[in-house]
Amino acid sequence: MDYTPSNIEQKWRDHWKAEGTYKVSNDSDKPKYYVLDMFPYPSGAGLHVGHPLGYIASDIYARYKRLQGFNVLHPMGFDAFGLPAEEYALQTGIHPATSTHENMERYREQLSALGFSFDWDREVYTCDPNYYKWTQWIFAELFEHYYDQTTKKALPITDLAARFAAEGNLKVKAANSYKGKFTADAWNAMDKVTQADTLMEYRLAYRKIGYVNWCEELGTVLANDQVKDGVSERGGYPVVQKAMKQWYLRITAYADRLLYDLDEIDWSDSLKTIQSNWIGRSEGASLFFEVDGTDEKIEVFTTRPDTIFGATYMVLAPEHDLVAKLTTDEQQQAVADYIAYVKAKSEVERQQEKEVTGAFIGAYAINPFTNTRIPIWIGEYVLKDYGTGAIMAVPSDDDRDNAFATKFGLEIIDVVDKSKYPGATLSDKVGIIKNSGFLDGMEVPDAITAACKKAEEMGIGEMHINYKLRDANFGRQRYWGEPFPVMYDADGLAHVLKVADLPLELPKTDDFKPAKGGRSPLARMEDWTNLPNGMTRETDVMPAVAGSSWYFLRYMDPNNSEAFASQKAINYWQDVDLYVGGSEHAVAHLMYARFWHKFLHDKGLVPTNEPFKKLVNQGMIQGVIEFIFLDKNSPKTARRFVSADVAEQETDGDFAKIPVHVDFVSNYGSPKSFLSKEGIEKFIDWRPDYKTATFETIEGTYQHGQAIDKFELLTLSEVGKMSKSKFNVINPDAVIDRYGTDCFRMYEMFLGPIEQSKPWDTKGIDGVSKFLKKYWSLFFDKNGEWSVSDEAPTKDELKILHTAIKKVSDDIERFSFNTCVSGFMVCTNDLRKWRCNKRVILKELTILLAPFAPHVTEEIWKRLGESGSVHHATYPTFDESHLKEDSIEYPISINGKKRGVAEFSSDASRDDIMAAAADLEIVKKWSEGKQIRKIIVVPGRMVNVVVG
RNA sequence: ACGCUUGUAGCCCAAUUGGCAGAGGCGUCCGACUUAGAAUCGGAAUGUUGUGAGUUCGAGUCUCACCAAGCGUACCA
Repeated sequence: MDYTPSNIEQKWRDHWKAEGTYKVSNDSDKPKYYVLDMFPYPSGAGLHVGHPLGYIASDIYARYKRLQGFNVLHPMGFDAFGLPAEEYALQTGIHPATSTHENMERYREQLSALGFSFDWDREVYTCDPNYYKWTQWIFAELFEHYYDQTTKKALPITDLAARFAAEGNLKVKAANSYKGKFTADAWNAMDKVTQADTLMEYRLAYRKIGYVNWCEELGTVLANDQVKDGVSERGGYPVVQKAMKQWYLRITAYADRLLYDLDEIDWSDSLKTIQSNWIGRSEGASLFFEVDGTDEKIEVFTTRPDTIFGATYMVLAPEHDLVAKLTTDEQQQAVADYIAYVKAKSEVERQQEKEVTGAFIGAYAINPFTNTRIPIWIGEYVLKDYGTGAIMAVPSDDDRDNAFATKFGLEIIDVVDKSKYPGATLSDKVGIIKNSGFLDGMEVPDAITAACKKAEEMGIGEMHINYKLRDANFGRQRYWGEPFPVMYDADGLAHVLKVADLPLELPKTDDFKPAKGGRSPLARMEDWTNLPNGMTRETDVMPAVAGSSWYFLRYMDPNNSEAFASQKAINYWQDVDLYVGGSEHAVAHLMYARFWHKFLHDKGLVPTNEPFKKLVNQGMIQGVIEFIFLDKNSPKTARRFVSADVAEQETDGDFAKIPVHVDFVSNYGSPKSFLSKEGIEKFIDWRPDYKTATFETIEGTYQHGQAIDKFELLTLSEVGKMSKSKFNVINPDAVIDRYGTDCFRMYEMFLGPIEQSKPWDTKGIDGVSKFLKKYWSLFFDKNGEWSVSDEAPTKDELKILHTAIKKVSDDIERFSFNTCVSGFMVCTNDLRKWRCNKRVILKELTILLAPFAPHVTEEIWKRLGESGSVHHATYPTFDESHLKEDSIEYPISINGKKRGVAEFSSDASRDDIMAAAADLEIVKKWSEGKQIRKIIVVPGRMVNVVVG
């Protein structure tokens, strides 16, 4: 009987679903294991062959752990809020809820066709009110807490208010954005609004003025990637930076813990590096400079307080609060012009700008160490959100300051002698200080310490640790997201909803366009916004990262209406043992999830400090983009396309690379890919504009309808992201139809190491398909009749099996799934050589293979007459004794070069072999006339004799 | 510009603590079966491990420099 996947795969999937084979209980005596995939955004395009890579790997691991006797939580859900559904709604009028639910249904179908062992009863999706009730609740809790830097944990904001009333904020060490100091009396004398505004600067969820990309013509706020070259991608209208009051999360409070706790978790070094770079901790000093002739002080952050004698001017970010206050009358116009120039640029554009720009504001500061007057400038190279938004500029020892000073003719004083350190760059922070009064002659690190100490004595500064990490904007002026559980009273003070009033459901509307003034569409819904008690609702919604910051906890207890998850469930499942997902989430999602988890941990609601113990980033499966060349100078009515080789020859030609749908291309992905005559006809059908075009190769020219035998227009193949816009999306359905799900799963694993990105190609899939057929044929005789023997296995057969058990188990443990597949191939090839059909052997092999090929193994399991599911069987135990050989052949090297071999008993000790080695013929021959200086023996491996 | 990752046969890739460079697959070639092809089975070939140095008895593996590709970050004071 032949192996026919279509006859068995759907049957078993239906069976598993009916039997609840993959249902997971929270009540179990077994040890727990939690395997999590990053849940997908259900996009309208559906799954392509790249998506399942990580899911297959995690499914194999989950099944492996289950067979080993763990109670495995392996859920799936959807990250269902987000911009694309809303954009789609704007174009088509289809409500985001409708399209999202349709897309989720399609995803569920596609995912189940891949045979995953998800417990779908635990599905969560972020746009479900029963889910986002708790997203809103966590936000409200963040609002109700501040971060205490003494105990290093979040505490209730009411405690802080009580402390302010008792002792002011002088002794309070807490994460905040409040600059001032006040006593208890001063606090108690404040009015209600001032007190509330002050507390706001301490809350973990808080409101402040932030900047957004505002497009007046479109009447909307745009994301950074919707802005190209300072204008909106759609329409090409101007985009400016607009200040708006928005919600922020104080993630910076957790910066230190987010950085240092990376040591606790098993993530790749590259991922840890990305996170730690993002957090960007830097040690330095915070220093105050007085502004000449005023009471104002400018605070700067510097990592080089040792160079302060070389600080010849200051630069403020154009948005700095003091700019308006300090600008002199003469400079008003110049400053206003410059700010207008800066504002007209998007954040992205501003960062790409290489030209040095700035303006003098007319005021002077006093360098506290030299007591000289130094001019104050504004310049866009100083960022409003980093440090204090102001710098002391030391043109001698900072490249950017140097460029600025050179352009505007500002003074440069050389303060570090680097002659002792040839080749050192400025970032090396080395040299001997000069021209710097009491610091002269010191090495840089000593001078940094000395300068800090002096600043502290003078009361003008102190040691300070600064982070690149910023409190990210948590508000979106959009529709398709979680509404904030926030109301404002008549004084404009924010109040969060109590848990009993949650969820605050997203109101239904068909009008998704943003409202006036850059506010969200919700602002237009006055019935919803204005409450009977006179309060008004917040109309922004949360970003997509909100719902994904805690979903892994919800899977533990997905239907709980009393809490985000019961303490019993959380204490049982603890944390995620293995998390698999793409590296595109290396920063935002993983940082926020860790932050929220730590906050919940501080509140005693989760037992672990980190949510994801081990993390594996799967690589991306790329697509090949196929291009043909369009002669830009050809007339619109007779477009001229040329093949890749013609375009290469015509070096003076002006060609546009036009991507063509990969379905039209022959030899897709190979260097000799081409469009045949049929391919060109398909292309013309697809792009009717080109009906009159000519297609030219070195050998001839083709035009639509022309009678020609053979025509090959070479295409250019480039590896790139698989994307709808590149017309290179490969859907798994066709592959599965042809080869079956088990084959597809194993082939994706076989492509290469899981963490590596690689282009999709089906060249090798026949090899995997052949393997499955061979595995199947082990159970059948020449005539295709079922034939399994109950005889005892031979020593050789046991050796083959146990080699495979060891190989596959070890490789699963280190996530090397590609080598597992080859291990299976070796095993079946070897068993076939012995014509092995022993039940004992084949049954164990079947269990071993079950995580990879769940359908065919289940079918065989049934045919073997076993009860229950193979996926609940017991994993085979490895027995070393089956691998043992009587003797081992050792390579004999002389001076590191292999010169022969010799056989030794596998029991022989290092000393035995060393003693015997000197007498070997080969050794005698090569050491003739020389002395044996050393014999190196690695038992079981090799012998090396050093002569000379 | 910096950081991280990768570079092994025509191609995809193995080689886990430094120990005989090759497990597996694709492709190629030869043979068997066959009228023929497909499928299947048996067999074979292929190397300066990106380049150059260093450490070592021994380097694909460790160190340094360089080259190439991929990813990430990017005026971070």
